[in-house]
Amino acid sequence: MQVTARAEYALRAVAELAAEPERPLSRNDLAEAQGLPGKFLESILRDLVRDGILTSRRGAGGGFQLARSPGEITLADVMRAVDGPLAAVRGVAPEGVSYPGAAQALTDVWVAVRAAVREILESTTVADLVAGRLPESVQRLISSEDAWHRR
Amino acid sequence: MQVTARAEYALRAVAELAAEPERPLSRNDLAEAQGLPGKFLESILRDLVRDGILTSRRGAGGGFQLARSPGEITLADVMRAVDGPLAAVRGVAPEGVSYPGAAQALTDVWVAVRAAVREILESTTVADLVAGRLPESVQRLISSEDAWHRR
DNA sequence: ATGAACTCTATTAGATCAGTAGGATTAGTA
DNA sequence: TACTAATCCTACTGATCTAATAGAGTTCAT
Repeated sequence: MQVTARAEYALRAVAELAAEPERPLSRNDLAEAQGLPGKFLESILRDLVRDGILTSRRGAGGGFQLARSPGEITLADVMRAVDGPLAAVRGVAPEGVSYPGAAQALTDVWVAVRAAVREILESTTVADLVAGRLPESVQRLISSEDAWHRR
Repeated sequence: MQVTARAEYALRAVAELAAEPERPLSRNDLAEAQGLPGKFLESILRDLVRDGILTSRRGAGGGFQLARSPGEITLADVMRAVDGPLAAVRGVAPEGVSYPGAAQALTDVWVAVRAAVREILESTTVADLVAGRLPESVQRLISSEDAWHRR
């Protein structure tokens, strides 16, 4: 259950774009604002354009902008654009795996894990992220003290 | 958010051991019962012994057994034994990352994701798994029809 | 003694991850 | 028209991880 650098960088760039909706921001603007490696970020931005999360304009004064309003882009949309499906078991979707004998119920566990992750990442929009006001159900998860403690 | 083969194989082996508590099962018994590669499983079993999830006995008639009762081993215990921490961002624990500017609240999102995953994997025991009776909170997550549908 | 079984070290082929290099193309501006 | 800013595209690299195998050593019951 590792979050990749691609996913993280994508979300940081998108947050920055949501905070500056007036003008396009260039790859370098974004890289500097968030301290990200420019060329690597570039390939991430292209994924986001391909998936219709961003629009781009070439040439002088060009750059990237959100294709929809920040309230209509979920964190799941962004992560799937750069990394593919949110959750998988050995590369296969949870409902696609099955087990013999004693381990049969394991499929249900994987489905539950994916559902839990979806609940967070599909209910939280980029607008929520930049406003720092996460949905009620997400707030509840982080309000417990030991959500912040390493196990 | 990929579940590795190690984690999956570990849980399948542990489930099998919980279903046959009387006698030790050998690496080959387990590999055959679940259709897993024997030598690879071996290194996974050693991780589980090292972390005190299993006990082992060498020699003829030896094999592996659960070190505690199945109701006292959570799925999280097993997964952490073979893969390390359940959730991380670029290899760092969620509470250890921080972001400038517009992306500040991203830390909260990662903490929420980890908390959600923990809630499932720490509340479900190996006994629940083999009985096919997952905790109430986990059942709720998979009862929705579209938890089973690819997005 | 024999053989069944775990323990341990090493190795490997392939994939993925994070990141870089460099040129081609597009577009605004002087 | 030239210049420059910017995206687009292809290719490549080094490091790490993943899944798996090989083979020798050790323990123990019979």
